[in-house]
Formats: sequence, structure tokens, C-alpha cells
Amino acid sequence: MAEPKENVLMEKITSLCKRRGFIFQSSEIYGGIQGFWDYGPLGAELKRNVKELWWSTMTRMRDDVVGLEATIIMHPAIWRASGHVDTFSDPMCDCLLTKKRFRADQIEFQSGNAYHYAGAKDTATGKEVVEPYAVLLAAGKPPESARKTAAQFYAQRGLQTVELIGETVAKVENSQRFNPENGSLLTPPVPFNLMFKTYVGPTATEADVAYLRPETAQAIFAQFKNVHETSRQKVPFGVAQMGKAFRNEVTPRNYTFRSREFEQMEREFFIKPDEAVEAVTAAVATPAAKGHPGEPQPNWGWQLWHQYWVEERIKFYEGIGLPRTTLEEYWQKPEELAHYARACVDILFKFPFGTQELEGIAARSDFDLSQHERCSGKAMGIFDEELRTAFGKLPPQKQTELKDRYYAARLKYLTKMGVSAAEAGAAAQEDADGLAKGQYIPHVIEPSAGVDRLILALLANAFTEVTETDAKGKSETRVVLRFHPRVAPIKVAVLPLLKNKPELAAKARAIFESLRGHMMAFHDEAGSIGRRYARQDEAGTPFCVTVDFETFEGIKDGPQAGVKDTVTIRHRDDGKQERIATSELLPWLLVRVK
RNA sequence: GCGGGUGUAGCUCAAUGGUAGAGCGCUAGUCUUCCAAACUAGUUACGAGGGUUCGAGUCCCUUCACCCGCUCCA
Repeated sequence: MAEPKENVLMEKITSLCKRRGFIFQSSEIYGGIQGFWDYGPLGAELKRNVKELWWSTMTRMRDDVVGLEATIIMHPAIWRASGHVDTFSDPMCDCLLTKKRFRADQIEFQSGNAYHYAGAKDTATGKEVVEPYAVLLAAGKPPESARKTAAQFYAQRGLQTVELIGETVAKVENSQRFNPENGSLLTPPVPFNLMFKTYVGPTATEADVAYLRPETAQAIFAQFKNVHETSRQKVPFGVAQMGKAFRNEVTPRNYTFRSREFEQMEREFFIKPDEAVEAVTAAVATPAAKGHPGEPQPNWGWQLWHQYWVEERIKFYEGIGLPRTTLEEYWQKPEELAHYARACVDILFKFPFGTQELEGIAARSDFDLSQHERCSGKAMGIFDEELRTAFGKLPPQKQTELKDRYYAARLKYLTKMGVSAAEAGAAAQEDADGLAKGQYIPHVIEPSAGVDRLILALLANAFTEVTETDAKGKSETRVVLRFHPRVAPIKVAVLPLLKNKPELAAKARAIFESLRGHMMAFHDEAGSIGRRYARQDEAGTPFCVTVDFETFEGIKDGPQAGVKDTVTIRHRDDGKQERIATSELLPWLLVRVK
């Protein structure tokens, strides 16, 4: 639970973000709109850096991952196949007495006697309330307690001395219509579909309904065949995509953490089913220890690939300045997993408002491609020459064993999806025979991260207050955002020591111009030098370059005395300065910000 | 959506139903040889809409947003 102190910290971060132009409320001049946020100048740079680092790490720097940029609106059948149309809606009920909210499907089943009432009358004023109500009592409980609860209900509707009207009793078995805590009747389940609906084309009828994507991942599955055929990639390989996604959240909360429009960085990494790995390499490697398993090997099954990606993703977060101590891994328990998932790890960040998820890395079996194969009628499997050759060379009993295991897995999936026993059996047999011929539907490991929550994590992690007492004894607290140079919105600020000395100003301007093509640089000559440093600290700029008199007159003291054309570099986190030649400035900066 | 709380300048906070103010910030200028210096001038607000009242930042209603809880997830 969030302590008051932590709320104060969130308020400070929120206020800084607005003051410095990281994050603004969307549509603020019209009163704002719930669950939508804009990035200001510094926020836009920060976000761009984060996305570029992810894209570079997850695709460009890897031989085995390619990119995709799909549309936000796709064929609505995609969301039926993915399950979002059905399962993305959570029917909710409210307790009529206490207003507490329940997920309709998670209420425990109860049995007993339901006491129904048609309404109630105020014996003092004669006022009548006609509104049906009911209370469930466990068998054997005295009816008086039901009447007491009902009286409370009608009292809330403005009656003083309640006389209940039209009591009837009915036996109830396994009902989810009553509050397990007090027996009060609940409101009828109200469905919430979290997908934003829209209409494609001019007519806006039910037939034109489409949805804004609630995740970017499904496009990767839908385009799997095209990407596979055009990218010259072989399984195992991955497809990465970044982009906006939309969820009509019941309650957006915690600043930008849960927004209705947000951005995801998702990657589907397609791997062979374990049976295929075993056929080719004789045995599937088992995880030896916790931690990074090293370079990918041909004998890796889903477990090692999953572990590999968990570690790779944590390495990424560490590389952009989130220390491992600020992160947590949460391995979902078997009973928490979605029915198709074999494992799921959440990478959590310790936010000021609680430890919350940044990214989920799920081993999703072959569920998604199988679903799209079933629903679209298009084959999603791939052919693997190496597998066919290897399978043919296996001893017959090994062949049978692998086919049986693949058959069992396919049968389980098909049965779960409601395919009739006869059809499922035949289809699973076909799949098992296909495996022997080198065909299979790839399995997938899905690291799925939220950009906006990562931005928030970076801001929270970078936020530092420094209290300093000056020579006059006046103490002042200022904010330093200790961003990793790789993500910092402004990499370097170029400052003339004094504004009114033309040679300093011109030189600073020239240095700034020479840097801006390579990185986000900033030029500032207004105010005292200390004030400008402080401004940059608040923006999280890691380096300030200052042009001073020694730039022209030569270094005064020390081993380099007399050397000209140098500048000072001032470090954000400790205020220390070093002096380097202007000719070396660009390479010096580049190695630190890339 | 329900319950509780909060809305005054970019930020932090004032103003008994009677002329909306301060500090910081920001902009311009003077000055200034390294950590929010000084001086001068300027800048900007009652979340929105109704109502009560001679008069509303203040009282009432509606609405919007934010924070906390229920709920949910990237």
C-alpha cells in the first residue's frame, strides 16, 4: 500500500514533469480527459531514446529478429481469434448495500434461503419506496438478520422507520447473485469490454464494427507467414513491433502508469516445439541454473529460451539505468497462468506507489498461431528440412514417442478450444504425422513491455533531491534527474560562461552547432552559470560544456598550462569538472551517450 | 462505475460574501571569471457551467479532472 510519504514523492515527480515539460495532461485546456497523457519537449526526447534503444537492442543488433509496423485497426476477426472479444470483457456487479464492486465470474457460489422484498414503507411519514431487494441467508439462520439488512437498504433510500413490504422466501442453490460478505443482492452483471470500438466505412452499422488494437502482438501472428517468407529467417527467430495500443480501462490510475492510450514494445520470438528440438538434437537441454544461460544453442527448448529472454530483458533495463535492486522478478504460479501459457515472468519495478509490472515475458506455446490457423483457415505451420531429415533417421520407437507427445499436446489444445472429440483426434493425428515430415506450428516466447510505464520508472528512478547550504547559510533543495546518459533527453548543454563577452558567446554557439547533428544538444546563455547548471540538472542533462576565458587564453595551471581551445565538462551527478580539447569533445560525448 | 478527498499564476501557498496577493519560476535588460547572485521592468490564475445574492474564489447544484480505496493490466 502506498504510504503518504510515497504519495508526496509521486506528487513531486508529477509536478516536476509538468514544470519541465516531460508530461502534460491531454486536452488540458478543456479540462483534461481521463486516462490520456501527452509528452512535452523533454518527455518526447526521453521516450524516443527509450524506443530507439529497445528497437536497436531487440532487432538491429540481432541476427535473429526483424521488425514490423502494422496498423492499429485490423480485421475484427483477429480479436475473436485472439480471445480479446470474449475474454477481454469483465462483467462486474456492485453490492446494492455497500457499493463494493465484484468481478461477476469470481464471486463464490452460495446456497441458502433468499428473502425477497418488493419495497418498504416509512411508518412515520407514510413514504413508500418500491424497489425490489433480496438478502441471502445460509440455511438455519434466523430471518431477523435478513430483515435487518433489508431495513438498512431501504433506510439508505430515505426511510426513517422501515416497514418491509412483500416478504417472500425462496431456496437458492449455487448462486453468484449475492454478496458473500453480507448476503445483499448485487446489481445485475454489467459487461465491460476493454477494447475501443469504432466503425470502418461510412455506414456505422454492427457489420462495420472494428476495434483499436488492445495490444500490438496479434499483428505479428497475423503477419507471421509474410514475415517468415520475406525475411529469409528460419525458426528460431523473432518479430518485433512498437506502437500504440488502446484499452478502455475501467479506472486509469497512478499517473501515466495505466493509460487508455499507451505504447507497447512487443516481440514474438518463434521457436521449435520441444519435440522437434529433440528430434534434431537428440535431447532438449534443461536449465542448469538460475541466471543467464549464455548464447542460444540448437538444443534449447522453450524453457531455456524463456529463461534467456528474461535475463536479456533484465540486462536491457540495467543498461538504461534501472539497477537490478529496483527490479523484481515474479514467476507466475501455475494457477495464475492463462490456460495456454507454460510460464510467465513479470519484471516489476519498485514505483513510489508500489511494486508494479514493467514487462511480462510469457511462454505462450503454439496457441496464438494455432488460433489464427483455425480461425482464418490459413496454414500457419512451417516446413523444416532439417527436422524432416533428422526425424527420418530416428529409431522407430523414438519416432513413435515424439509423435505421441506432439499428438497429446495438439489434442489438448484442440479439445480446450471446444473442437469435438472426433475432429480433434483426427486433426491432432494429422499434426503428429506432419511433425514427422518436418512440419510444425512454431511456439512463441513473448516479451511485452509498456513504454509509458518504463518512462515513469526512469523518471522515478532518476528523481533525486539535493539539499545544499550556501556560504550565507541559506539552504536550498533542488532536483536532479539522474538519467543514464543513454536515455537523457538532452545529452549535452553548451554554455558560455558569460553572456556579454562576444567571443565566449560565439564560440559556445559554434560548438553547439557542431554537436547538434549528432545528439540532442542544448544551448543556453541566459542567467548565471550556476542557474544554468541547475536548470540542466533538473532536465537530467548528464554533461554541461562551458566555454570560459581559458578556452582563449590557454589553461592557467597544471601540467597542461598554456594549452588553448579547451572547454570544461561538468558532470551532473557530482558537479566535478574536467577540461578537454574542443576537437575531442564529440568523440568523448559519443562513447558516453550511445 | 461506486465511496472518500482535492481543484486560486508554470510551481508552492494566501485572501471575514465586498479592489484576487506573495515567494519561486519564466521573459527582457543592466551587471556578473563556474554551481538557482543582485537590480530594474514585464508575464500569468479562481477547472467548467448554472443558481442564490446589490455583490460569489468563498454558499448551493451540475459537470470535468486529479489523488486514495474497490477493480484491472503493458
